[in-house]
Amino acid sequence: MLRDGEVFRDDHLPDPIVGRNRHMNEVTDALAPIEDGFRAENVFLFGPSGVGKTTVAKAAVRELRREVLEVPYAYVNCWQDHTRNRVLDQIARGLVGATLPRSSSTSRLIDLIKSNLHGPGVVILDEADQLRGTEVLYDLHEIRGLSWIGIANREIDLFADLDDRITSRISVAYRVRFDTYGEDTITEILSRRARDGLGPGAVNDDVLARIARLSEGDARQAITALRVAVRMASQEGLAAIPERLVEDAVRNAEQEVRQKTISKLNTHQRALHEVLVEAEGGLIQKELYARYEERHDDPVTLRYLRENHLPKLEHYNLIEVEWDRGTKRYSLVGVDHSESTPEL
DNA sequence: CGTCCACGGGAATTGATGGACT
DNA sequence: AGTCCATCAATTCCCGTGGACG
Repeated sequence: MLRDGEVFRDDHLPDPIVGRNRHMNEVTDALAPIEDGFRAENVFLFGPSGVGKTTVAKAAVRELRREVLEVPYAYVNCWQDHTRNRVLDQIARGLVGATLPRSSSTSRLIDLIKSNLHGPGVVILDEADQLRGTEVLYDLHEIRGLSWIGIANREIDLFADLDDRITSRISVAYRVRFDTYGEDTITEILSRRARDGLGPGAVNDDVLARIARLSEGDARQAITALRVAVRMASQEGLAAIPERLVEDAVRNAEQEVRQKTISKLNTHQRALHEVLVEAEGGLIQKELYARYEERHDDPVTLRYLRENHLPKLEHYNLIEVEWDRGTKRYSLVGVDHSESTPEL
């Protein structure tokens, strides 16, 4: 049944992309000056997860490189590389193909990029709301020819803590909002993936529409669910996905994504997660910290937890936070305490 | 009010790394 | 080879602010 598994990977970049024509046009417009050898306009993309922001950004750069060969570009995920130095390091590697020793000073990196970039270049700053400081945006502005595509969940002010006189010199010409996909668009996306990656007749439209409905506008979840459904059907020796498997597939896909996330947590985040697994109904911050501190043999301070690990768990959609008259309550996401799951 | 909980600015410390100087 | 200094990231420490509540 499965012909090409690559189609279902997270990093698969479809060609062409589905259901985001307007967004694509905005981004390609912003990049258009590069075709004449000029610096592009900066773009800012925002919207919830799983709605194609990263895909559009990457696809727009791909389009550009079809027009203008070898435009240098770099992709930076600011969740992993959120300091000024790391961002510039990534850019130096991606943009000018620099092979660097383990660490280089910030000014050295800037010089390196400047002296190796001749003409326009593009940087994708994914998860840009995770940048520690925004100083790096100023650095990028200082590099002739360089422009960026910023991506974030919410429409944030990237320049909030920059000087006004600096801000006035940096512009974001395009702000593109991504709304949640409709069911029909998700169905269309799934249909393309099925066509490209599965044997003929492996799924029918009803199955795809059903997956789309249960995935609540999140394309990533939907695609994962389809992949899980394929696997489940294959294990039963079937050549097509029966409709009865869909609900379980969607549920398993959620579980699979969650499990994968948990496996990537560090010891502090894991300790927090474990504490919350055991705590029914959630905990207030102070309690949570007290129990974390007991469980971990080298605990970090509450301050650090609050600034780093807790927001991260929240971003991974593992925990949720709720204000309750001056105190915060942390609890696990997607765990239904009201219902005990029977074995098998 | 006083207390509890939580937020967050800002300075300080620690530790790794790498380059310059001797 | 040995010492010293700069840079940077990670983490902690100190402390003032503010809301909710009794």
